[in-house]
Amino acid sequence: MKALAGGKLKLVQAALRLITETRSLTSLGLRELAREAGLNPNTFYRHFKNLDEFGLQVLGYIAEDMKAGVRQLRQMADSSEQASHDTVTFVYHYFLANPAATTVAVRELHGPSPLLRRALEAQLNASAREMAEDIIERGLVPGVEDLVVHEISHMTIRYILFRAMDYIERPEQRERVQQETERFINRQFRGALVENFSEEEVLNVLSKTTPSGPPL
Amino acid sequence: MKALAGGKLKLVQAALRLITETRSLTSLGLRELAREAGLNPNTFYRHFKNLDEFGLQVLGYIAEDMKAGVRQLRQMADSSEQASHDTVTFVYHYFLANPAATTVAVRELHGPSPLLRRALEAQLNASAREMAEDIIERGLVPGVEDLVVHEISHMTIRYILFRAMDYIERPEQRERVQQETERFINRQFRGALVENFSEEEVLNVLSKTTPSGPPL
DNA sequence: TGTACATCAGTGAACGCGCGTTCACTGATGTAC
DNA sequence: TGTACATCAGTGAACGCGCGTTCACTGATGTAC
Repeated sequence: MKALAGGKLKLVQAALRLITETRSLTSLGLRELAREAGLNPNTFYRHFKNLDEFGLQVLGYIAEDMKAGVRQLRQMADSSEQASHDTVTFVYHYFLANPAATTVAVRELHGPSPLLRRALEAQLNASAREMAEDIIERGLVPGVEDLVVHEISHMTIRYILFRAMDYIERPEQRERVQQETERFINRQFRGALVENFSEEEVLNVLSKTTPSGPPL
Repeated sequence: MKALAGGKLKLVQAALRLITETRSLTSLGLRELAREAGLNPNTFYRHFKNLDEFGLQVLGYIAEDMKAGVRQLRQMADSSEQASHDTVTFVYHYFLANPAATTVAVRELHGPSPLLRRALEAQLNASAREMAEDIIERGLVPGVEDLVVHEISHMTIRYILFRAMDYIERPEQRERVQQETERFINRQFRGALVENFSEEEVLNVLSKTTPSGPPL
């Protein structure tokens, strides 16, 4: 994808500036965008056929950025617990640094435009796949099938995205959101580890040993 | 809360009719609502101060309905797996029967109006609390602390709500969505059950016995 | 039971405004020969 | 190197439209005495 430039770039950046806590991508108007970008309303038509096409461009712009961010996430970690902690920390910091992009993603994933919904979904699925492949390659969760790793990654990506809004908007809850997210991930993988055993088996077997870590 | 009647009711019901796959509560206009309700635009002001107040009424109307639906969910189930299956089945069928209400909830939970966001969040928290208390009372997950049950319920309610959109919009994926949801819930509780043990402990102990159920 | 008055839901016309869109135009940059 | 032409980003004025909101009004229902 070639980089945006000129008026096109100005309009996309204007959109990100206008999207705050109370605005969504689909709610932005053509004249409003042009005003914010310092351009004549008609200039919009020089670059985009309509507002839906514009929305896709904004999504693409954000996706580029996110991919660049995630790429620097190839970090060391020797246990899955350590990896989930590091990853969650990193991801939330990224979201905090890019609130407009985050808000767009959360809003439009269930927003009114089917076009944008599908596009976002595809991007999230790609991220989930990448995450799953990384987990599998690094052998972070032995004993869990690949297919299950993919399924959990899919759920986790969405979970994190939703919580990101809380994380951004409520500074006093950031630590709590982060810890809940880590527990969420760990429980998913732990649960998958033992899901082929019946409920009684797990209880019986585990009652014979003693927990090593501190409770919750 | 006393029931709505007359023009007030007509307007609220018009909103639910107008909210489809591509519309959200916050995107509805005053004149549009009046038109759909068969009323003069000004009549709106006889009942509501502004569109935000109207939104709250719609939310209240939906909440009443949902509560009634959930109350009939006091069902029999002798294992947590059975309970989660029955509950998930019931809940998705409810959402399918009330697509407008579901869409409103999903859209506005991360929508542009902070007022509606907060109201919806409170309602979801109440539902999560109810679900958790039910699980605890019926002793469905022995070995998991009450606080953890509450936390998982909270996550589950949100997870189900998001998936409900897929469930409604994509008939061919309904079975899959339902199964994934069940696995989600079971993994959370299973994971919570063993989260006080280290990763190695779980693996070591479980490798000494054999799974009883079929794999995934 | 009747009368006077207040309240309430609803009406119709009119307002100013911002919107998306179209038109004809300009000036700069790129390209062919 | 110069010239002619095409392409492209951007402009300014004008359009019709639907919007939220206000005003003065109507007719039905409720209430006090």
